[in-house]
Amino acid sequence: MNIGDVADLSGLPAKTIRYYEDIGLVAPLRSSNGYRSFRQSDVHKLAFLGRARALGFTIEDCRSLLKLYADTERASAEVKEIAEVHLERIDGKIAELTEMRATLSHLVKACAGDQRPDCPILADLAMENKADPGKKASG
Amino acid sequence: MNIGDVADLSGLPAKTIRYYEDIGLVAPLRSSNGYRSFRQSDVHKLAFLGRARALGFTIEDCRSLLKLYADTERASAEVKEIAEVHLERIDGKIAELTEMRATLSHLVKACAGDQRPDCPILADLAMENKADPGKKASG
DNA sequence: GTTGACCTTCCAGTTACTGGAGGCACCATC
DNA sequence: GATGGTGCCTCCAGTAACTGGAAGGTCAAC
Repeated sequence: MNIGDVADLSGLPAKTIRYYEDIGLVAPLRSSNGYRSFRQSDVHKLAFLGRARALGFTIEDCRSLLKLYADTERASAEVKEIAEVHLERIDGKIAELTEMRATLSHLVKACAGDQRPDCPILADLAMENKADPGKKASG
Repeated sequence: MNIGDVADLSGLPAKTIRYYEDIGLVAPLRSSNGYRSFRQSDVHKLAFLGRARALGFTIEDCRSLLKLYADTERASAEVKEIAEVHLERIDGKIAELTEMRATLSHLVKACAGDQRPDCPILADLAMENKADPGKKASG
């Protein structure tokens, strides 16, 4: 199979598939004309990668997961460990974003959003209410 | 003030401050010895940047926000627009992460995490339950 | 034999920094 | 005036995971 077909099947852009070959995640064969020639197993791998990436796993996670997948002697504990670390990463990000969201939505609500220059958003960013912008807030 | 003092005051690493000068967000003076010489207004600007970045605004957002902040004729609507777009970006990310989290935590719970090779996480990524890995799921 | 789709490689750009090398500047001390 | 330590300078490279584009080869159809 050529890269275009594999792109259609796996849902990954051809560019991405080439990149994955570059970094050693897949190793398709080559036809005599120089075209990459993908086997079913390559397509399977790429689909696996697509789903792992969709779950937010890093490329290095994906590399480890592929290795574990290939190893029928693996302990599921190793897979679970990777997933748990990733889950915590996600939780961290969600927490961070949720905090940002809270502050930001508060500010957006407070802003009139009209033609006047007065703006609580800018005021907050500039800490205009703060007398001494160099010390930590006391509250 | 030298860059080290400003770094302490603003909470930004010196490296980041230099980078911000590079991309034109601040323009400190120079002393005769070539050192950057920061005024109070520069420090204020950098603290502004630090807070905007902490809220997740992109550098380009920050550039716009600084410009609006400097413009006393601004309409708060412009500021609000930037903030609202950013808020939607955040909501999008939270939604995405929340979905990932749901799937992932489901899989993690299903995985024994012991010495045996059987692993629902890998099974899911490989879509082993799927007879035809090339079509969309029917359910 | 030429069009057009598809494939190739290679290089550069994206975001927002961060690390490090190599080298002055400054201050204190001997 | 030499030395040591810290701080500052510039410039280059690397990060994560692609993505876009240029320049050019291949293939099937007409």
